[in-house]
Amino acid sequence: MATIRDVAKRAGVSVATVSRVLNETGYVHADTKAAVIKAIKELNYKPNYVARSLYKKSSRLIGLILPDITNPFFPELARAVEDVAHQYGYTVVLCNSDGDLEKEKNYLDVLTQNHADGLIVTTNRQNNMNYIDLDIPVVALDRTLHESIPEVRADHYGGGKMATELLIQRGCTFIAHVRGPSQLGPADERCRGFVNAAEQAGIAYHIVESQFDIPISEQTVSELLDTYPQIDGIFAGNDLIAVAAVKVALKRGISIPEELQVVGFDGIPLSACFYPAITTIVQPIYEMGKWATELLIQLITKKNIAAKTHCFPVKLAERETTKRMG
Amino acid sequence: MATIRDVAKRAGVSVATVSRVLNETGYVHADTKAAVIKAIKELNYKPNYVARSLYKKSSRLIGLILPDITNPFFPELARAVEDVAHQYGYTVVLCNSDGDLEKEKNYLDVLTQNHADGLIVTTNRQNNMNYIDLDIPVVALDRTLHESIPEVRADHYGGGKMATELLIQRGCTFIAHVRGPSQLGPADERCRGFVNAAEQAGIAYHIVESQFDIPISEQTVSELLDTYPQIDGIFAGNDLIAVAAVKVALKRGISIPEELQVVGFDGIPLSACFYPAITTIVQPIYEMGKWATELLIQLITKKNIAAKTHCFPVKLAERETTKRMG
DNA sequence: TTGTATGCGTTATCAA
DNA sequence: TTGATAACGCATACAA
Repeated sequence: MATIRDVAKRAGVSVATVSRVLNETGYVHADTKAAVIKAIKELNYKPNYVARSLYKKSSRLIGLILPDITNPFFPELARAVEDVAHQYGYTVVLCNSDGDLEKEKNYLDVLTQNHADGLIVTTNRQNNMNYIDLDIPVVALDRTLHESIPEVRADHYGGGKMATELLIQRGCTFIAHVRGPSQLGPADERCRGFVNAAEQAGIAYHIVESQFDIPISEQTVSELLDTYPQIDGIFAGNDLIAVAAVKVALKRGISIPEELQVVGFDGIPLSACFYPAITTIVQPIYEMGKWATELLIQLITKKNIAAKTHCFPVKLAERETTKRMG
Repeated sequence: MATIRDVAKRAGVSVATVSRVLNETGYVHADTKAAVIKAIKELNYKPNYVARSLYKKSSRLIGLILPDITNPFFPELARAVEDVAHQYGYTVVLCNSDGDLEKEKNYLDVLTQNHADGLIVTTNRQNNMNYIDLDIPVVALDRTLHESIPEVRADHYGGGKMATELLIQRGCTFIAHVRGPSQLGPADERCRGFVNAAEQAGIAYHIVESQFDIPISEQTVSELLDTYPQIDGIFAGNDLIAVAAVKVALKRGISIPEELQVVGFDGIPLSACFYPAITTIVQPIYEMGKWATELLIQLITKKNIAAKTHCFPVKLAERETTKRMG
């Protein structure tokens, strides 16, 4: 590996001059510049980012902390983050925290000690003290970390309402919400949206709690349908729960959407390729990841900007688990 | 941020001594050691990994280059790589190359300039010169890069045979293989396995090429069934193609598995949660990622070990798109 | 317009 | 058993 010193020697100049042409800082004569560039080419010189980081106290590394890349919600988010980061010359470090505070703390240390320039966090715990006073910018994605930390999120409440209203409008008479885990912000808000819409319409409803997991939700839905066979509409807390609901119904010979209508949430790829394709409330996942990363990079570069929380609208994707009208 | 110098000052020793207790290298008196540790605690000192990397010319960074984390095959692989890396104190940099050689080269530069210690590559091109002579170890995952680069892969040929033999054994009389793109090693081998098994059984068969993509494959399968309505068994090049095949058949009112049996490949989560659940040839994805990472770390630490290619056996997961016997 | 010298925070060599 | 000090490769004051 050639160093800046090798280049300087070969070009017959000092390292300072080489550095100047490298960073386009300060004056340098056209001829010397050409000589330096020639030497760089000949030696195939590439600056050592580690040395640069040491001096600059900035590594152009961004940490992406998420619970589990294996969860189908996250790959698209990760892709967006990585795309934007790379575009701005940043590099993404992948961290699967499993929502484990200890593990998170550990990643945080590694990231800090590597002088990461910023963090995008999608974690499960609220009021997570790990992230305040961190002296690098942090953006919370799809989660609330702390009031001091800007968030990029979707309108879960509005989405919950929208889903519920669709079920009602499509003629359901007894609707259920199989909600995600309590204490998870988005699950709570979706539930609130459901309740609000149901109350407002004066429709009979029931709520049951599950996990964002297909097998567990199959069990939950199964019990739900045993207890309330009159249910003709389900708003699932997310697409995984929706898939579980559809499978359970189909296995019981309940026809979808004729006898039971189902609406999911998230708009993960699975929802579209499932058969029947699942009607769902789509979050603009890629856009959210993109926005979060752009915001983070702004925070990194011009520390003075006001970091504002941003809420994305959601969109209904009507597919085959609800009745098509008209 | 406290530095080693601050610690030294506070403990009343030299930086060399602090370094010694930090790295447990060289002798240091129990009392001084205690004093140093006390100072470290008090200052909440954390070593600066960037400085360490500069001196050691090793950053404990591992690059993971894959086409697209959004492709459902990769999250589990990425998870495995990250788990193992983290366990050994390495940090994973995520790179989506889209199979674009230019982009890959770019990532490679960034990684190299950051002194990454090794690379795990899952790319599409064979004989990719980007990776030879790279002076850091590289492991190819699920792909062949170059004869000089160790691979971790699954037995695609055997799996193709296995899938085909299952269809035959389950009573199919005219089978088709909707294969993945030619020039993609695994797709070729699965196809060879198909041909071999079909020839050996003397069964009527047909092969058509598609992409590892659901919408495109729906089109392909649709045309296939138009042309050869007598097909009663399909070996899909991967699970995405299998999903497409099942959907097309179901939409046409062809019952599965009674009239048409389908076998996929890969064992991605989607295959199991689809309804009907898809019979498939399961690759041990997590295990492969784990093995590749452990191999890479061995290559990083003891450069002298012989880097050997490793082929994992695949396993049949019989589910609902083939006829259950007895 | 260019060069010298210093520091970024470590580790490791050599003396003491 | 410990301490001074020279690297690691780069960027930047400051001089020239």
